[in-house]
Amino acid sequence: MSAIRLLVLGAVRMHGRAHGYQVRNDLEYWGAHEWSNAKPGSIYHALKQMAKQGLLLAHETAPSTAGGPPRTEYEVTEKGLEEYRALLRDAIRSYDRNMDVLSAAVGFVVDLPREEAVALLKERIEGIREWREAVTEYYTPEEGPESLGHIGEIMNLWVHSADSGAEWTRGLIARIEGGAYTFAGEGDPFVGVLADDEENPYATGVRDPGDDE
Amino acid sequence: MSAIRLLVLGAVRMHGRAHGYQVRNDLEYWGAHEWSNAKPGSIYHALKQMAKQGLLLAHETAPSTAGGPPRTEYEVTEKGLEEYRALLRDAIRSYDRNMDVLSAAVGFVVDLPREEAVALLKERIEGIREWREAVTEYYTPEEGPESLGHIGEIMNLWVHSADSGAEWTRGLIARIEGGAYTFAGEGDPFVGVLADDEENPYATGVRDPGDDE
DNA sequence: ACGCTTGTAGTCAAACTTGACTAGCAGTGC
DNA sequence: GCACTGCTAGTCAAGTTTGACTACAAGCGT
Repeated sequence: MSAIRLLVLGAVRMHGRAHGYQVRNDLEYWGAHEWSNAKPGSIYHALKQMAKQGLLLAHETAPSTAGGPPRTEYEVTEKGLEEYRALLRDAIRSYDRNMDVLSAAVGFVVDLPREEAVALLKERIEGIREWREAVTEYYTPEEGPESLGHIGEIMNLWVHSADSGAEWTRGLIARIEGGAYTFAGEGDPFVGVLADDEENPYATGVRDPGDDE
Repeated sequence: MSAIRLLVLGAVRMHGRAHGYQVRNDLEYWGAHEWSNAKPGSIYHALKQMAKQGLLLAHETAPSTAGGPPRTEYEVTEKGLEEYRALLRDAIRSYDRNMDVLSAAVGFVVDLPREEAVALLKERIEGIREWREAVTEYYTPEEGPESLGHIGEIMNLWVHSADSGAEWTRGLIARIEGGAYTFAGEGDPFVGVLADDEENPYATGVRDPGDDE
């Protein structure tokens, strides 16, 4: 699964109530366009789809305050909240070799209690270990690794990246166990969305216009 | 872009002429289902689409020799060959943080001359370096990295994985420069597809039937 | 006063992906 | 001899993603 649902649910939830354009702006603020398929079309589609599935509640509101077509505001329902937590846990726990889901989950990890976050990350490491073992065993032919020729490089790539993923995960666990960040139930949560009138300090993915390149 | 077109073009090309099921089998033989979205539906879709676009030539052949519906055989056209090479070069050269494309390209890299492969891989490293620089500069706020909170971990993840990707690439370059593998114009190419009657030694992703688990 | 660009908010068709399904033939057990 | 399973080969509907497009208002320059 892609990360889009998790991202959108998380963004709407942080606002309490948000319209598509706000979500779009948050995702851009988070840099999500750099590491996930968070394009306008996908975002609006996800909002509509999840509204249809009862994960979000849609409020058709008046024509927008500042030009453009009328906008719809969304709110996360109880069911949506459950889905959000399920997606979040799953994204952290399971190694699926697509980092967009993990990236999104890292952005929301502080919504979980600290111990649970650590436990899920440890599950992740175990998953990576199992995957690595299965793959290396499976693609190690009897006639020695040379018989695979350059094809062995593909496995090499994946194993390399799995190892690197495990290492990063261990680092994160260490930082969390060392007391970094503020998790659920530990006081003022980190505010990660832009207020209604706030401007995005990180512009539009490109630097200032009129720049070189 | 996904890796499917490159994979399918490459598979058909290796056979000279192949029907969908053969391609499907090759991709499975290569383990592509483990690291890409190579599902039957996608494969058949890609074949049809590329035939429509003139990259493949479709031959409607007689009902299959061994049961099942009639099958269509495909051949890579001149245009398809160009597209194949373009996709291949692009996949090796550009760092797009989705490893399926790179994995596929690694499987076909020996279709290029050795020097070109090395040159493209060096371009890749340079691309990673640039990307890394842009990202670290872009997401380093003036108030110090702490102001990002746990969000900084996302960047950390990506930088970690970019570094690991660069390291793997350097390793591959070294092996290639050291004379490993057989590249274009260096003699008998590595045969990476299953012959018509050959069985896949790597079964169906699961071990022998009747096995435990 | 006029056109031009920028920002807001979202739609849409076309392409792609997914997972379940169809349908014929071959062997196997009983 | 016939029900069952597995293999061959592929289709299909539903869902998702993409990239280009629309439409409106406000500001800006000349």
